[in-house]
Amino acid sequence: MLLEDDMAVTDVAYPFDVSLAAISKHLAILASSGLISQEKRGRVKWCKLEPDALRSASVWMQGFGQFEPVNLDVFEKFLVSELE
Amino acid sequence: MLLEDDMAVTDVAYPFDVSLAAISKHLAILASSGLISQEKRGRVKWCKLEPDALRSASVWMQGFGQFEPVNLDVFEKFLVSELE
DNA sequence: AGAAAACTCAACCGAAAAGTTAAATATGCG
DNA sequence: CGCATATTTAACTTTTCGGTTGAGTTTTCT
Repeated sequence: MLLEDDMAVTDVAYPFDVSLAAISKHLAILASSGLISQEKRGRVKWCKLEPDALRSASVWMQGFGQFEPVNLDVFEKFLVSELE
Repeated sequence: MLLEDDMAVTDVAYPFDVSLAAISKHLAILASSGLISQEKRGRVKWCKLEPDALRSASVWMQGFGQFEPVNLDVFEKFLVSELE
């Protein structure tokens, strides 16, 4: 399965063997958690991944269990170097 | 609440408003997931955080949503520089 | 206008998760 | 030994989760 930039709820549901309503619910939860964003244009609701939400979790995990707090500047440089 | 290096099951349970048995079960699950380690000395079972278990999740999150896969060598260098 | 498409809502269901209490198992101590 | 401490086990109850179905809303298409 390929993750498109923007997918309708129906598109996301297509490969799964569950009802559309189930996927709709699930996506609403993801949206309320900030992991995806949803924008309704016409009758279709477009869903987009929001990787930043995971990034902050990742940063938190980096800091977890360390005595010295993570240097966020260094971390951001790392991210920038990875993303470009 | 302060996270000590080593905590007995009772210590972990103290601030929570749930039974000791519940915490004991929960800690067993964390241990089986590798998120903590438990060592029994005498009648007390000492629990210690294992941040490495979170690291692989963190790495996965870094890669999530990026077009270019994460360069793990660079990521490891980042981690080493943070940890020393 | 009327039908189809895209989604959501509400009510419901079963299974898994997470909690409780009481008893059991070790270990440490005076 | 006998009692207190630390934790686990067992049986059970409650809550949450993830799903279903069918009806309802809004938008698009002809």
